[in-house]
Amino acid sequence: MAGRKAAAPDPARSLALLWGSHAKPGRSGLTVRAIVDAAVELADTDGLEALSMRMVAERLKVGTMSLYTHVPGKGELTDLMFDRVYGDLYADPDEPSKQPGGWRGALEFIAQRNWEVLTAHPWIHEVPAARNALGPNITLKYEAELRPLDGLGLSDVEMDSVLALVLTHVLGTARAAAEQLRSQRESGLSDQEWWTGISPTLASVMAGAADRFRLAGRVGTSVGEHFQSAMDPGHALSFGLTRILDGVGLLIAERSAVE
Amino acid sequence: MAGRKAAAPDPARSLALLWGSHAKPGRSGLTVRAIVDAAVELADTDGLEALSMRMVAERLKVGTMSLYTHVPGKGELTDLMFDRVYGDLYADPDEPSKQPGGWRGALEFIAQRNWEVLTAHPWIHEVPAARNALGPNITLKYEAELRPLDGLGLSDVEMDSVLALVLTHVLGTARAAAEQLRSQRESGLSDQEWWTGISPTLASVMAGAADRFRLAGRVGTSVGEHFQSAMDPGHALSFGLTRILDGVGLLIAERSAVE
DNA sequence: AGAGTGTACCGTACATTGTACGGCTCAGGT
DNA sequence: ACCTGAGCCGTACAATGTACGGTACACTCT
Repeated sequence: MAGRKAAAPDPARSLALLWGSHAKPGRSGLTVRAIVDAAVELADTDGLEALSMRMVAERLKVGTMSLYTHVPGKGELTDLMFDRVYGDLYADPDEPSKQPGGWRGALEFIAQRNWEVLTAHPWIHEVPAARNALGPNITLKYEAELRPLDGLGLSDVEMDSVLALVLTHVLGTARAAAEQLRSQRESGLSDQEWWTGISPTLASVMAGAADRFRLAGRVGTSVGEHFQSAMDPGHALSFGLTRILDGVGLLIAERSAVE
Repeated sequence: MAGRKAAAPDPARSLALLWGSHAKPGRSGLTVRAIVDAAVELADTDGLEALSMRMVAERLKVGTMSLYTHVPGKGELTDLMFDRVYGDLYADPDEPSKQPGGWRGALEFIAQRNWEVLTAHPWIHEVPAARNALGPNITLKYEAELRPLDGLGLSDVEMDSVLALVLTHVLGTARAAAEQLRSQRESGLSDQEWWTGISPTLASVMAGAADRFRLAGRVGTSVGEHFQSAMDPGHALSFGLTRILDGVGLLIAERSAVE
């Protein structure tokens, strides 16, 4: 990173901002809300690392340093952005638990919703230390996602673990998808073009020791032909989720058998 | 980010570097190998974003720009670093499949090994577009991790999907763990201190609408008391892995039943 | 109405980054 | 002995986050 020390975001300051009722328009109409909105728009198109305070200020027709009267720094700003887009997932905290299909349907719904935000705002993956952004919206999201898991015989810790497992899967897969997309954008090459571009180099080196790469060659080729790419994010998401939910099902069955 | 355009790493250039046999000491003893080693050491202690070309050069007692005779840029350097630490996991490609416990034991071993690298080199999470770093070491790693999955009745695509599922879980959990650690280092507060620090603020705001945060409060508290923290990476890893392998077990049983 | 005061706003400056560019200095071949 | 090419590097530049100190406005109190 560049610039001055970039002073690690102050958790307490972020918290205050998150929970506070900041609604004081100021004399040129500048608001925390407006700043965060502008920043989110910028990040959606260009990514988090391309987001600069100068850009945000310019978009708002405001001097760069004016932002600092409303937001302590870039770190806290990204915390706010995170809370903004990520804490707005559900209309009400019972939306997931009202889905059909019981806990399984609910978790599938949750995975789907999370997937949607993550693909709409890929910069979320670059937000450091999501711990600081524990605002009201995020907490409400947590509440909503826990509800379908209540009353199944799971302990509190197990409920949290199950949820974390599903969310980690979605997050990790979305991240891989985002990186794939970014590679394509940056290089200007589609996934397929890239593959055919490096394929000869790869093949020539592998040829010397085909037995050492027996499975890697076979499976890699199969996957490439099947998805026209090195990976298919959608397939990875659903395949993984199915296995995970199957495993969770066994746990739940075990717990209710005991009782 | 700062500096000049930072010219997106050239995949072909990275590949050549990765597969090539670069071993020409030059007149001041500077080598690609030495550069990568120095960079890895730096990144291990300070993270990827604190790693600068000037730092690497200084550590090697060399002018900054001399690095550019061996490495095209920072992007390709991180690709090389990635290949270096991540492609060195197994002594030989049969190590995972020789583990006791069949495919399940092998996958547990694989997860463990990956976990170890990721916690030793947390900067791996910050390496962008791991696609470019498809070197010989990485390919060998892929081979080694596929072998225990061969001959179980799974299709090639399924083998890849299962492996990806396990690795995504490990990667995601390790990433969460790394962020937790980084937060602690940066703020100087331990996880527990942080929690007790913001707890009153949280409680006071939640108090106004306790029913809206019914489960979030209860479960969050349980988790906090059980782990003395907002999460326990080790527990998340093993809990998740157990569910995932249970789910994979069902798939494998299904496949062998058909045959 | 007039004066005073706090705060929103912002212009400038600085440290730090990646790397383009052009020059210097050697090792090795002829 | 000289030329050539490559390794090495000093300087310059554009971009970053933000510290600092100044300006100008909205509001309160008399």
